[in-house]
Amino acid sequence: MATTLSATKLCKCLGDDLRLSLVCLMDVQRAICVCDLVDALDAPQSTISRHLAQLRQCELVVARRQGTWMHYRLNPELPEWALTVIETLAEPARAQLGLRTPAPVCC
Amino acid sequence: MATTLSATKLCKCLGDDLRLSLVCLMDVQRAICVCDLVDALDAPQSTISRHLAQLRQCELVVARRQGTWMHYRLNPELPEWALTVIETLAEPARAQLGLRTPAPVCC
DNA sequence: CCAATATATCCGTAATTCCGAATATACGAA
DNA sequence: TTCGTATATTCGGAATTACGGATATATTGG
Repeated sequence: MATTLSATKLCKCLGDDLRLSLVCLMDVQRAICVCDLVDALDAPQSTISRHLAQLRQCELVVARRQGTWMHYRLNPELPEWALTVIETLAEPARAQLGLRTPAPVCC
Repeated sequence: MATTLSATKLCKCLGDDLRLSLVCLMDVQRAICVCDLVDALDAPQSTISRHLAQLRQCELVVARRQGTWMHYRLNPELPEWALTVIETLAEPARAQLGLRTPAPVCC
């Protein structure tokens, strides 16, 4: 079920306020745990988790368990072009979505 | 009804095979008319037209009537970041979507 | 005005996506 | 093992989006 990343799929992933926010937060912080994401974006935990699963499934992000916490970060093996797209979008997106870079709480 | 382009909206527009194809074709050819798009992508004309309307509505592309034909091209006033995203995606997308650059038929 | 061509819009239906409460699972500590 | 915290998954319903045939509109030429 691990589908390869295509341009269309990347855009579909980023074409949602919540998922784009998640990706932006990971682009700033090198890695961030779910609870920080939840309270940075205040959306129900199940919603955040569901979107994270989607990002994982497209291989846009990877997760690593750290005790009880899960740390998410951009997939370091992202193709060049995908990374460029993400970095290009990050700045305008942060402004448009009103993202305050949160001080990491746990970790 | 002219909503301003946001990062999310741009991605939503590009997050569909057909629309991404349309944008890619416009990125190569400076301008291209609907009939060329229709036969490059072989999808029903109404489908192409509907997607073009969507791209227009997001101000990603602009159209200019030339007699009976409509010529579409990327909106020349696209913000810097949006253009970068499109140009970054164009190459991988063309490969993934199997786009042959069509010789312009009409115009 | 009429016919032909190019394109746009309508509209009912099908498919996809999204939501969040509830529930399940994983782990560490006691 | 049991509890508490962190996170994931399930599931049914709501909302959004996509499709394409039929039809409308615009333009040119006769």
